[in-house]
Amino acid sequence: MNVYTSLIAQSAHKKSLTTLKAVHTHIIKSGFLFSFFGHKLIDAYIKCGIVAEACKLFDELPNRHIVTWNSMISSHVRRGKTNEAIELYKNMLFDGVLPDAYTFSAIFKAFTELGVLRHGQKAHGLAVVLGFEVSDGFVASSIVDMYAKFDKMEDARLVFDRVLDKDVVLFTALIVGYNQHDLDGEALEVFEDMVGRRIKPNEYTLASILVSCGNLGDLINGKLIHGVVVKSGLESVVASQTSLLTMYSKCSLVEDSIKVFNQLNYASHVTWTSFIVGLVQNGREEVAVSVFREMIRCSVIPNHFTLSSILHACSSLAMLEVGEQIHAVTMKLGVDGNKYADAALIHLYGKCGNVEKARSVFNLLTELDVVSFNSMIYAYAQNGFGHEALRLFERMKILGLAPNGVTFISILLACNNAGLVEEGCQIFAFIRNNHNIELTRDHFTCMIDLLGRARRFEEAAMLIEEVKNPDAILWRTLLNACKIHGEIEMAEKFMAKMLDHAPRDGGTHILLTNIYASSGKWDNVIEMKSTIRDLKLKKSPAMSWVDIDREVHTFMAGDLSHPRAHEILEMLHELIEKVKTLGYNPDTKFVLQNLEEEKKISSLYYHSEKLAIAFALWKTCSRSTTIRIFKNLRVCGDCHNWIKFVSLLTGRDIIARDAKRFHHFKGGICSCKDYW
DNA sequence: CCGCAGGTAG
Repeated sequence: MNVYTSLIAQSAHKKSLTTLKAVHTHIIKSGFLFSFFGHKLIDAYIKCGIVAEACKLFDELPNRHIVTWNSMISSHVRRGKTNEAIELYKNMLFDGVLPDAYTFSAIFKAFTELGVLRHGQKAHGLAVVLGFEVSDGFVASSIVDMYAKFDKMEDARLVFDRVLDKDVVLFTALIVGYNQHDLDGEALEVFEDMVGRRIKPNEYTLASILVSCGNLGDLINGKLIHGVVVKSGLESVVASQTSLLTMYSKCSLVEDSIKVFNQLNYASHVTWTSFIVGLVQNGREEVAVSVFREMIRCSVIPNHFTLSSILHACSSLAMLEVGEQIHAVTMKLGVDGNKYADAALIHLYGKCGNVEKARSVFNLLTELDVVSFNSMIYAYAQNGFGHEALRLFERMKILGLAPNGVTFISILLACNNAGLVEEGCQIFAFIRNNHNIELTRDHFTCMIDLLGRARRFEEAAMLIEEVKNPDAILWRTLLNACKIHGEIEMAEKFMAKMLDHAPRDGGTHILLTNIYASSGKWDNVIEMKSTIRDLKLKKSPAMSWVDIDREVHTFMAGDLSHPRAHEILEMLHELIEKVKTLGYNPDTKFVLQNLEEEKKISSLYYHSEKLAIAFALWKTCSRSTTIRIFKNLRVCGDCHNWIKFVSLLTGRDIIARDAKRFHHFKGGICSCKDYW
């Protein structure tokens, strides 16, 4: 008999199915009591991964011991056969066998995965009655985990508090729960409590708490815990490393996260992804793209997390071609259909001015939710397709999808960018009367822009008064409207108020300078410039770029350092002379320096957007494709006019994305209808 | 037998 026992144990240990089967057959032939070896055989079959055979034996077993029930239940849970596990649990209760700590920890996991809170609560009740809740760390941890996953953090906390002898896992379960519900402060408190009780955190605890530090931007604790990771010898654990990366990048210490990444000897796909996400969130998109390429070279397969993040990097830099390649990768890997990836694709095409492609991604969506609608409405909005945005909004309502605050930001932006003033006012009135939507500063900013467009300055100013914490952008929006309509006195009227609110805002000062410059008040310009100097405010230099054949060419005003500067200038002069015959007149009111007229004209000619377009036309003169250029600031009035003429002259469509919106130039007309 | 690390629309 002992020979059988040890042979079964051996085959289970070595996972040798052949031995196991041989022993099994031998036992049956010898006529030994099956009930004696039954549970050992079941355990062995489970360990060898042959659950079907284990099930068969289990059904034949006459008196089933709790241990065997548990082996069966937990093997089902491990293999994701949650329903079978619960079925067994029910049969077990029906047979009059009382669950023990092992049963409970397995079954709570099953209820959690199946999303049946009620059953979980019932089992919890039984665990309380049987005294497992407060006395067994395993049971308590799985109950805490269950409540956390059902978003019942208060219940999780109650269970946690009742446990007499709290261990690492119990603490960790609660910390993880808080972390995943954005209750990072609570997570840190519990962590400190744990450390105070001299319970040593392990790799799971540290991985989670580091992310909480990152979310809180708590670098002091983050670094402290980094030290704990090192001291605990957990530095080489992948999850610790990943969390360290995340913590540093969420605290904006992107250099430190790069350092951590470079010291890794192994990176999982999650580590790669976290690193990429951190780079994108810290504005290091180019680096993110090259890290992504490196990841592919290392044969690590990206998933929807990775792809949506890298697509956002492409959007920010308007790298349309790279984005299209990643779109192809997304389809190849079957990640299209994931809502994050699809939203990122719509965002990409929207941000690159390719509304048709954004729409085609949108049309292929199988599950339409508020985010996908918002993404598409925003893509329309920023490209000036106001009516399309409103139509989509209607469709959303027909489908019974409730719009949220972001929907209305996009809708107001759509009205604004398409000059649909009345529609915008109506929508705004609707939002005010709809108490489900929280009005934010962004809604007001859109609205002020919209009213400014219609020269309704007083109304706009009154709206600002309603905002609790008006920011500089709000005032700048109003001032910009004054600037566009040439209302210098109006602008001066608002100026004092604005500087009260934002005395040190660089953008505001620069806008004021520009307003003075455009009306020729050079004394005021000089005054403003010295204020800007005194306040040590920096103006970001105007820059335009264009992506041709996957290569980005950047231009600054008057900057002739491009290797093809000669060809560019030739092209530029030719374009200027030709469009002059069509009616283009350089408008020096857009030159914001006090120069002689002739110098003003030549300074206009070398604006960065003109250089970028001349280059693009020279480089692609044999094609008829759309030209896409990008500018970090707003496009200048003279350039805007010039580009309209160039689109008429060359018959090429030109799309310009500036800091605020898109301009689609076609046949001498711009989609912004000359308001931006 | 419990617990861990990535991403949304502005």
